[in-house]
Amino acid sequence: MSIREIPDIVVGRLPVYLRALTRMAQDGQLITSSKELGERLGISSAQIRKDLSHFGEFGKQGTGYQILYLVEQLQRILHTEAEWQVALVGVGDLGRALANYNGFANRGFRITAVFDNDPAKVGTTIAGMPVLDSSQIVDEIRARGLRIVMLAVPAGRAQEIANRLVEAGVRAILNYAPINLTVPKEVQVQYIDPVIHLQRMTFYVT
Amino acid sequence: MSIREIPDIVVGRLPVYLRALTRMAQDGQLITSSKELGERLGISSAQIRKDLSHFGEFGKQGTGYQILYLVEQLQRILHTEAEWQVALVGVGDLGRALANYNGFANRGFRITAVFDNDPAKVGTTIAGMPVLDSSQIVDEIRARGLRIVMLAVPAGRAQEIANRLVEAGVRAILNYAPINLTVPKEVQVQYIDPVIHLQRMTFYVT
DNA sequence: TAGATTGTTAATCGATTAACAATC
DNA sequence: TAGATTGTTAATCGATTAACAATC
Repeated sequence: MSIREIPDIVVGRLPVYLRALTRMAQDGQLITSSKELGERLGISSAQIRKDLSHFGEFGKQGTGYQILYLVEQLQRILHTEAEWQVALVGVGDLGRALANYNGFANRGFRITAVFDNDPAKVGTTIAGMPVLDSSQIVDEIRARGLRIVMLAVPAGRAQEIANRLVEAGVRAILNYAPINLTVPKEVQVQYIDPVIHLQRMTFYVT
Repeated sequence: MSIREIPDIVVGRLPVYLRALTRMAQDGQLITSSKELGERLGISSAQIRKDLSHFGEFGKQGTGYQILYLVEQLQRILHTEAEWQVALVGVGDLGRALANYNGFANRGFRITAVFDNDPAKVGTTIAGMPVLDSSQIVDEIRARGLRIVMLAVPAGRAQEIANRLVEAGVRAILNYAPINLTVPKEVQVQYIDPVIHLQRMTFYVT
């Protein structure tokens, strides 16, 4: 297999596979098959095998996949064997919840810097970290070499801050503000907006 | 246009169009084109016109789309003209942030019931609502006729609660627990897991 | 061996896009 | 009228699936 372009849609499924496999491992399961994993995820077994085949051969005919081995391989493929340090901008209710969320650590991420522009919050401590002033975003992110940021500020401020994150060399932004960001194409953006998901569902609910 | 099946992927883009159009309207803009909207969203103009064509004709040649009219139509299509009452299960940090989030109201949703199984939380007030005991989920949701639930409980409890939500007649679950739920096919499920999005991005970040 | 399951090929299916007549 | 943009068709592109040889 040569240096082939991996479809985005395939990349998008890998973390879902990883999450399900990790859970199986936690439950003490050692081996699974594309059939079993597919049934659990509502995906065809052929699709799982095809997706994995973009990256190598990880299974054994007649047997299936060693879960721990496949987990390792997916972590390597997704670049999450080592822990990423992540900055958080915006310490409202949501930002606070993210800072305190303990589900990041064992999946490859750790929030190590938090920013807010509210003078009443700057200098206080959240999840053991001092809240830094948003004016220091560029300097601090550069100094710490951070590449990934979670953005939990109001919609009206998101684009302006995104611009500064790009300036600081950030490569990936997880945007919780309900607004589309414009960034250079080498910067990854993912969106989390619960209303989008709710509206997707209400289409089908009468 | 007859009773044709609308592709899921099309339905998934409509809320994104709606969000962008709503923002344009807030900015005082009256008219837009598929070209302008597409550029803002990073989508081709042809795709936007094709998507909308599943539901009717909303534009005018040479001119484009009346933003307010298109917003109304999308709200109608997505079934969000009237406000949906939503239940929230799980009042940890995240649940609390959701209960206090003021971005739901003007987009068609309102949390009107909150549940938790922690005796220390039951009976307290969150965002003006009493925290109800999780043991009452089925009865309360049935009594109030709720159809949509946000699930913000630990992964280990999510499937069990989902089962009870299904029993209570819930039709749509927005699941924040990092685990795949198994539900009957007539029940909609959407997932929000920040780590999935982060891992999708780190694939591209070296 | 018999049964199970992989990785891969080719066929099918579905989504996106280019192009353009219609028309504002 | 000239320019712009829609809605739609047909072509292209890409993703999913069925099927099966290989083999554990």
